[in-house]
Amino acid sequence: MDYDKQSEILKILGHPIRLKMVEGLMNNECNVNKIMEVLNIPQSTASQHLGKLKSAGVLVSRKEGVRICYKVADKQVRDIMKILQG
Amino acid sequence: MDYDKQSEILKILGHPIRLKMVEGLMNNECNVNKIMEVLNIPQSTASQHLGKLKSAGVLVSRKEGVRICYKVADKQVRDIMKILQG
DNA sequence: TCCTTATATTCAAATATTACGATATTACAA
DNA sequence: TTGTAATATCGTAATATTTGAATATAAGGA
Repeated sequence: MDYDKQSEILKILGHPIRLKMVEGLMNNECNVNKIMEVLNIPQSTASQHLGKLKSAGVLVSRKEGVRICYKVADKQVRDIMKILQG
Repeated sequence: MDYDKQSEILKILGHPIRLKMVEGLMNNECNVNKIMEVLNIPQSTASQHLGKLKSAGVLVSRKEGVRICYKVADKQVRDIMKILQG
């Protein structure tokens, strides 16, 4: 196991806002504005958390005009989320 | 899902030393001295990481004379580890 | 008792993370 | 163009985490 890499992913998931984001993006694609509204957090906060998740490879993004749509990319993360959901 | 609780567990697992500890304690019970030797880290560092894992409910400990033996307690954590191991 | 071993706790410095306002960038529409 | 909406990035203060030496505690043996 690559401990540095795997622990990095767990650490990134280990924040309540990011965990909510990832759960919400498991089945739906969603743009930043919607995400910040749903989670009721400032735009820069939303953007930064999404940025971290993307850097870690958890999410991927797609441009759609002005909007940026995020969704879960990582199979392993998907499996972990299923476990957390019970 | 309890986001605070679940993200807390992921955060605790999200450290390379702690991830190594948990993996090593999946199948074997082990005392602190052995753990610090195997991981080649100072005693206080080992003890603190083990303390965090125990506080989070990831590990349980058992007294055996002077020794304290740790092992993985949490079923969910066990499942997550299996995913990480591929 | 005194010594030794095993473990936990305390403390402080170094480092990392988080939050969010302010500012920059980008795309599109008027 | 100019304006506006969507997103990213910057700056930075507040907070949290990590590390390891020093110290405390606890158990067993001589």
